[in-house]
Order: sequence, then C-alpha cells, then structure tokens
Amino acid sequence: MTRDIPEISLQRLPIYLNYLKSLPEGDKYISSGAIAAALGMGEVLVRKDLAYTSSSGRPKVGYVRTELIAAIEDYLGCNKKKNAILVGVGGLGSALLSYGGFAKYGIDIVEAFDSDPEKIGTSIGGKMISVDSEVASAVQKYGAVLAILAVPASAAQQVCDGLVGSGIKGILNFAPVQLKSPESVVVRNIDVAASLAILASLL
Amino acid sequence: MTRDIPEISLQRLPIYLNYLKSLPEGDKYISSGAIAAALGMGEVLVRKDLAYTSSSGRPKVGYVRTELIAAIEDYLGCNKKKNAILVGVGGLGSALLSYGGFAKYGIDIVEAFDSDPEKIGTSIGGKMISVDSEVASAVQKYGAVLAILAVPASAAQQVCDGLVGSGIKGILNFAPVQLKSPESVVVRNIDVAASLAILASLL
DNA sequence: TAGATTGTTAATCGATTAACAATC
DNA sequence: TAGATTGTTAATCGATTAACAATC
Repeated sequence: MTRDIPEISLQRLPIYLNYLKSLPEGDKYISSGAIAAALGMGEVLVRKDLAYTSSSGRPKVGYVRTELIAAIEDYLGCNKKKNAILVGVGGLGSALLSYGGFAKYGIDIVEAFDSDPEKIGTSIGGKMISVDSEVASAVQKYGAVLAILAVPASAAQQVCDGLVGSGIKGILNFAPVQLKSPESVVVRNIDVAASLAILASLL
Repeated sequence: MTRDIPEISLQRLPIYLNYLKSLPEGDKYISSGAIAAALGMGEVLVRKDLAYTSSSGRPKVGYVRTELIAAIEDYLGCNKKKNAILVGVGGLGSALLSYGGFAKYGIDIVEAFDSDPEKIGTSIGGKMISVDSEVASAVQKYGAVLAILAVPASAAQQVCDGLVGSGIKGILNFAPVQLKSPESVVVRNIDVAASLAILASLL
C-alpha cells in the first residue's frame, strides 16, 4: 500500500490528529485556518495534507472534526491491527514496553527479546521477554511486521540481519548506526542524543 | 550562533560522524564517494554537507578521517559543554537519565525533575531527582540551556511554560503535543509512537 | 446575496543532483 | 602526465506558498 503522499506530509498527519483529538467534544467544525494557526503552519499546506487522506471540508464551515479524525486514522491505518516486536530490553526498550502510546495507532508490541539470561523469562508491561534466538519464530507466530530495535550500536547490524531474515517489513532503529538492509525492508532511525545535539547547535 | 546551514543538512552531520567514528583507526583517508556509498546517499550531497563544517578534502585522496571527525564535532559544538535538565522521570525519562549517549555531543544532564513525591530525593544514573517547582533555580544554578521534556501530554504545556520562564533556550519534547512557546525558544519533537505508525503506513 | 472557506492551479522557494572545471 | 576526487555552478526536482475560482 504505497501511496503517493510525500513522507513529509505523512509525518504531519499525527500532529493534526493529536491536535484534533485535543479539541473539546463540543467543537463540531474546524477550519484549515484554525488548525494552521494552532500548529504554526500555513493553511494551504494543512488543506493539501488533509486532502491526501481523502477527507473533505465544506466551504464556509470547514471540516467536521470527528470525520477528519476518522479520515486521518483510517489513512494512517490506525484501525488495522499491526503486531510489533521489540529487541533490546535495556533502559529505553523497557520504557517502550511499558509505554501505552502505540495502541492509538493500532500497534501492539507482542513480545520482547534480549540476550541477557537475567531478563529472559521475565516480563515488562505485560510483555514477555524471550531469548534473541527466538525472534524468527515469534515473528512468524504473531505475524509481526514491525520491529523496534533498541540494542547497543555494536549489536544493531547483526540483530537487523536477523530481523530481515525473519520476514520483518519495518524497523524503527534507536541505535546510532546506519543499518544495511534490503530495499524491501523500511528502516527509520531515531537518535535521541543526536536530536538534542542538533537542537543545541540551533541555539 | 545561527549558521546558514539548512537544518536538514545539520541533521545529517551526526550520521556522518557516527559512520566516520566506526571506521578502523588505520583508515587515514575517506572519500565523499565512499561515505555516500556506505550511507546510501549522493556523493555531491555529502560534499556539500561537509563543506558547511569548513572541512576540506584533497582532490584525488579525499578527506583525512580524523580531521573530518574533528571538523564535524567542532561544528556541532561537541567540544562546548552544555548542561541539560530533564523533566518527567517516568519510564522514558528514567531511561534517558541512564543513557550515556549525550556525552559525545558535549551534553550533560545535570538534574531531573518530577512531581511524584516518591521519586523526589532519589537518583537515577547518578542524577538527582528534585521537585518540579525547583526547575527555575536549577536552570540558573547550572546555567542549563537545554531541557528534555518527558512528562505526560496533559502536563506538557504547563511544564513548557515553566521552562521558558526559567530561561531555557531549547526543549526536546517527547509529549505528543504541539507546544506553544516564544520564537526565541527552539522546540523540537520526538513522537516515538507516531514514528512507528508512519513507518507502518509506508509498508 | 455576500462572505468565508475549500480545493486546485500556477508561482516560488529550497534542496538535491548533474555537469564540469580545478587540482593534487 | 593521467586519473581520481574535490568544490562549485547550473539544472532539476520536489515541497510550500500564492492566487483564485468554486461553493456552501
């Protein structure tokens, strides 16, 4: 399901979604101008982004808030359940296992993996922690398509290779390493330290 | 120190830096073509990005790896020590307190804050956890310019207001909320759940 | 109807890539 | 010298913004 939306527009959809959900229930209509003003963006940009979700507004009144929320959620696939696994139950991995924020996008972390014998067999946030070597069978068993990679940089490529081999289709990588993977597997990176450093260099 | 580098180029500098540091000590020279190939980017783009750091290479041989690392580190301000505080010692906040990855960018998290009386007075990763209301005095005391915001969405704006009032100049916000702040304060957001949802919608 | 707002087409802006001269 | 690589200028590409017709 590759759509022709620019990824940068796609990245803004959750921002609109969060904002729209934060509005009072009583607000039936919302205009692109109001959204733009609240989020500090241009109103044409907002309308263009929203148009990708095939939501449509009415001249003079704007968009029906609940319809817009539903359209964005639908476009993002929030209503399509996806299973994810997490590899690397260190500090960050543990935090993500306990974090409830994935559910609103239809994502469920079904199992976690680590190489530390101390952790294996325990569970965090109701998620079982199993040994690394069982990743592939778990991916099959749960039909998991997503993986969160939260291992040390030194292990990241090797774990990535295993994930690719297991049939995982998307990897969110927290290790500060550029992973090599086939084009058919989508990898996106979050480097918290680098993000803070970039922010600092803008001051 | 606002430079005329596009932010998107700035965001790539840590990627180059990580890659260059991962190369064997024995590699004296590295070409833009080799960097580009390793990271899957265009080689002209690499040269342009590197040119912003005022590093320069030699035709035929490439860049001196160690010089390039030094130039990027210098440009990113890794050698200029910056103090950061962290607000919200939940799962994610705790993980970030224990995370050692900020040091390589010259960033030190000096103190953490929370509203939970149970946590106040304890410490994580060697960082003291104090009560929220002491943020402003700590910012003064340490000369902190950066803040990591890891509180629930419902508290984020209020905490942000306090940070702005305390004189903080940059905020890395993990709450899925668009913060309102004066233009003089730089805010960047990381929304892990949204990032995974976007990734999923690309599959 | 008049006015506000949408949706789209054209213009602008900025980032990436291509071409190529400089140079070691 | 010949060839590889840098650094820069011009061309292309894509995203944002401006203009404006459609419409409720």
